[in-house]
Amino acid sequence: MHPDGEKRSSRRSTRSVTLAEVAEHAGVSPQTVSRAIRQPGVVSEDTLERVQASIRSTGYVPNLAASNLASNRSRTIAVLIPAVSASVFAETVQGLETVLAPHGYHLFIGTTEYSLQQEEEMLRAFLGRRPDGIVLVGTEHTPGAQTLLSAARVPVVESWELTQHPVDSVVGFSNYAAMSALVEHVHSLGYRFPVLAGQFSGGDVRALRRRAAFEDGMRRLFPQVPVRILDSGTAGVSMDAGRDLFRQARTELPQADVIMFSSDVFAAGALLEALRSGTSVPTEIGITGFGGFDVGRHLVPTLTTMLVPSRRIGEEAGRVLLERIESGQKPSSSTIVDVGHTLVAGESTAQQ
Amino acid sequence: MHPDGEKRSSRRSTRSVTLAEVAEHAGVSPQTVSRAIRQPGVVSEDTLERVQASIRSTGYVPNLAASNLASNRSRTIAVLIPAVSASVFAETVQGLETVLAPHGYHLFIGTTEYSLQQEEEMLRAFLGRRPDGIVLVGTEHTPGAQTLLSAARVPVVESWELTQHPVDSVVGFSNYAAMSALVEHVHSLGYRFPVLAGQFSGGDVRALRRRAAFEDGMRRLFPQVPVRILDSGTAGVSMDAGRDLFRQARTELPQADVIMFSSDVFAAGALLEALRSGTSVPTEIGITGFGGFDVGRHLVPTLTTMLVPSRRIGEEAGRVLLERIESGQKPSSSTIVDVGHTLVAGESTAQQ
DNA sequence: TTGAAAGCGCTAACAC
DNA sequence: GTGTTAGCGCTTTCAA
Repeated sequence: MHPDGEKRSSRRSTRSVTLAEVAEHAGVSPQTVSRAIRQPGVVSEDTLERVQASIRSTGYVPNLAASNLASNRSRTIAVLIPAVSASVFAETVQGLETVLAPHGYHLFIGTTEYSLQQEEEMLRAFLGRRPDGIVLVGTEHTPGAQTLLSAARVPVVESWELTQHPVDSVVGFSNYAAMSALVEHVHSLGYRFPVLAGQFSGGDVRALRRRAAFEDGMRRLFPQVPVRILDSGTAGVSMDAGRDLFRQARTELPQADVIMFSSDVFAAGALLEALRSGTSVPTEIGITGFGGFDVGRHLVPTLTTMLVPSRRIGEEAGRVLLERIESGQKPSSSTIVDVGHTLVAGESTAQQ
Repeated sequence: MHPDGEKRSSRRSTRSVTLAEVAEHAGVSPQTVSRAIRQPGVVSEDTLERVQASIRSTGYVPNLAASNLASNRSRTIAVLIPAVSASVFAETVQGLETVLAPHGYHLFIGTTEYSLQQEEEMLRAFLGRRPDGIVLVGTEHTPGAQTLLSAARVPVVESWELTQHPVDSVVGFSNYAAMSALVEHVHSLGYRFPVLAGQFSGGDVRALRRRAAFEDGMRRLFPQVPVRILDSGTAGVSMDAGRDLFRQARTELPQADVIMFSSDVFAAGALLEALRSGTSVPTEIGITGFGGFDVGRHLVPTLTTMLVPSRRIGEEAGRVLLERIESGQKPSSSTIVDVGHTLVAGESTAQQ
């Protein structure tokens, strides 16, 4: 049937259809098939139809690794997040995908478990895929990672924090400003002894920023009050840990009239622990969270918290990437997008 | 310095270091560098050190696209899930990553939004990356997807459901059996009029299995009782929708003494709606969930539910893939892993 | 509008 | 243990 069908090399271990085979089938050159796929407008209607028919009948699926190698574009975005299952980051990933998938970009997801060292390692591994863009959480990275990022020569978007000097671009909000606003809110409600509870030794840099904001806010607005912070250690961010923190705060710091948690997950656990133990919120003690865990809105009482637009962070990051990739990715000016934060005054705090 | 440094083609648009450059730097052949990286044991210690030094000083990062093309292995796994932000699937992804990342496999994540049509499209797009394995949620796929899957000639793991005739392998549990067990539990508690509430028109095939189990269970155990089902339509799986379903059930089906929700998210919303509206659970009405949303454990009352090991599904799927990939992926026998399900008798139901 | 030639950066196969 | 040769399947460049 096909005269030179046997000249196939023995190296080919897959039996997948190649561009050349489609070309042969359609009676055109490989080049024409390639064009028919990528720039259908530039091929004559006649040829186009013939090629498309051949693609269908052969079941051709383009090999993107070959395309990548030849064109030096992978249509791939590397995404490094602390954890997939931490819900808030999952929202960001969803936002990224929503924006990028329609443009043919696929997402490589890697998790760093809040470790900068692991971030560097994953980054190194991912760079081998030659991604067209990189999304990171946070603005702090190891020196090694910094070097890798500049050497990669692709758009980089840092997220979930803000800085005046991003590696390239940054999409996020100021954890410091957000927490400051929350402290001010608590102050304006007339609370007299706020304490902070959360996880500050697990490597989460953004939690440390919030803690700094708490400390500064205390010194500024509650100068007479000692700054008290409860650290859950490395137990992880869970509702269980939140319940423990709540009990600990009630026992060790009975003077406190409001407990500010570094995360909504902790706060939700605390609120339910209060409910279970018969502690009335906000009458006996006030509770605030941080982050916008959906459950907070539904709890009884509803949770006072700082809402973070996690999904929008992903969407904006996707847009910034697209723009920089399409525009020939000049690393001239860095884009800084502040997605802001929203105070939600729930029922878990009240005017004193 | 380097005699033939100028023979570089103009096509090279990246300035990234290549294997050949490392080889030149180290004074060995490219092949030796390749071996030093992939099979360090087979290279002499002397050479190995020299090569490693060159890699470091040049900042070489292997181009995996080229490697993929030459070796016909991408060290890539395609993962298609209904949604990233639906938490349960995020756990599965985390499980996959935990098992696969240490072996050098990276994950491509795509979301289908519970649409089989979109699953097929994403699958087609992902196959261009020539993944070494594919993970899908569910055992139902479009005919087109089925064709693509067999043509791909790589291990495929379906998940979150069980079937005797998987495309290749399957890791999951029987949604039907799990829901049946829950109906039996409710029956054994002495409830007289269970109703089912959830979303059954959003394309979630597994929810339909659970509904079928409910219907069959009702006919078997509650033959006198009409089978009543509340469908939230296409509102999406949210706590808000759960609250609506709860109110609707109380109004339209006052005879019901237990509401069985198709998902823990709905049930959690319902439980909090009950709390807010002063309806006592389980005294006035019983509530059950499905899935193992972590919040259920902490609610007051705690939620009666069917726990699904979502993370373990990912881990097992990862193991099955690894085994099949390493073993030369003979599609001879299909592996079927039942991860089971666990009934959690919470406080939201009680002996009648 | 189409085709021919060359090469992207790596690895398989085979020699030495 | 190391090097040479010949591709993997595609796109770029240039010519027709």
